[in-house]
Amino acid sequence: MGTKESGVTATGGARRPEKRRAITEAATRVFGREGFVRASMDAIAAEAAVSKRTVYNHFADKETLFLTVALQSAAELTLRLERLAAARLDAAGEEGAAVREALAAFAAERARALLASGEHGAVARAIRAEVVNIPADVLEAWLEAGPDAERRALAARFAVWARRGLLTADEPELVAERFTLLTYQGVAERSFWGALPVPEEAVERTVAAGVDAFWRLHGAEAVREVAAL
Amino acid sequence: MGTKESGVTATGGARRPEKRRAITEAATRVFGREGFVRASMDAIAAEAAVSKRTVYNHFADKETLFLTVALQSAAELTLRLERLAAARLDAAGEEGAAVREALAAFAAERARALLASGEHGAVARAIRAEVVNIPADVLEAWLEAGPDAERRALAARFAVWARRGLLTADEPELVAERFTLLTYQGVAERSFWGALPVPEEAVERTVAAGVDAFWRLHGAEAVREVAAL
DNA sequence: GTCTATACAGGGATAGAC
DNA sequence: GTCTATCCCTGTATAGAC
Repeated sequence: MGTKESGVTATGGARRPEKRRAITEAATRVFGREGFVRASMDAIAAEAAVSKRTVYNHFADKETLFLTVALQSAAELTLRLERLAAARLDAAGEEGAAVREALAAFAAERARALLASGEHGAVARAIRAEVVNIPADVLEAWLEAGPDAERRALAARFAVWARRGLLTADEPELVAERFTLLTYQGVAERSFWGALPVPEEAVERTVAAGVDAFWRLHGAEAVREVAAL
Repeated sequence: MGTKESGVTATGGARRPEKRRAITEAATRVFGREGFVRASMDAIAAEAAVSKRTVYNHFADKETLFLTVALQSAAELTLRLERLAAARLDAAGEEGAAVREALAAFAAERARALLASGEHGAVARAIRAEVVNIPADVLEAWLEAGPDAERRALAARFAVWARRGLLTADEPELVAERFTLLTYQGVAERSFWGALPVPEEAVERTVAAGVDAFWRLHGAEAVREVAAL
């Protein structure tokens, strides 16, 4: 993958948009199941119910298809998590109350989303597996569309809350990353990014402990302590 | 990989131990560089300066070789980190002072070890990539020899320190996991488990912030606060 | 009797031709 | 949409060498 100049976005003017969608959706499933190397273009074409020639008409080669799918999957997952964050966090921020409970609910749903939607987690795992073979600019774009975007969205909310005295977040990006570490990364690691099941009870315990630690570090009580100095 | 009964330990009585070592060392490098699927037995034999037939005399097939190498690599990394922990942490525990500084030094060196020894990190990445194809018992053994062993070793030290009032650790395993999350996982994630370089300055900042958060949660001051209630 | 060297059978893969 | 050229991989088999 490393040699060519990664024309991921410039995939030419494809003909039938619905065929293109069928291909990317099938490729998402197959790459997710098998990883990049094991996945075959035959299997993708079959899963899309499309001729292999059609696949090559829409995407120059296997690598281009994979990287396209990876970017798309990251963007979709980010969008879904953004909706989750909006639903769980923004209302609480307005009311100024129950922020801790809102964070706990969001964290739990986020962790469950990883375990439930095997699709996106599997593609993310495939990206991580191939990371040394991915052109730097594409990897950059993937991070930008996925993890970085999620962190920024969280950081923006934390910054607003900090201004309202709902928590401490002098460096919102760092605080957002810390929230993710404490409430998400443990589950992600234990499940190998959604590949293996994790008992619901373990998820709840991990998330609760993470939110608890986060709140002790950055919660409203900490605000009061700092203010009391 | 999933179908057969994973005879990883029962690799038959091979003849020349030095050949076996040459093969496992070469396989560690090749599997680390290429991952399981891309790595070829020809390349491993060449890298070991050994005939391909000899490789198959020592290891039944590619899968057995890979899993053997993965377990070995995990055990070696655990041993190295154990030495690091003994050197950095045990002395501080005895003296009862500068525990925070010892933790900071240990965390920094651990993160640097991941980035420096590409070998073990790369094999761990290959395991994570293949996790869905690895027999459950072998994965269990890998966790046992690697991450779980590391966490237990840390937890044991934390438990001792907690008894001496040097930190709070009602649940040592959870506290050990939290220490790893806060001071290690961020670097691991950002570097894709050692695949990509991370600026030394970023490592230092991340580790320092992580140790700071950990100490606020579990450090001696927290002990005093709890005692003061 | 283990190791080297090499060749080969069988299966799949990509990517392009018809 | 099928067919195929070309390549590579695993695992085995067949030689001979220390």
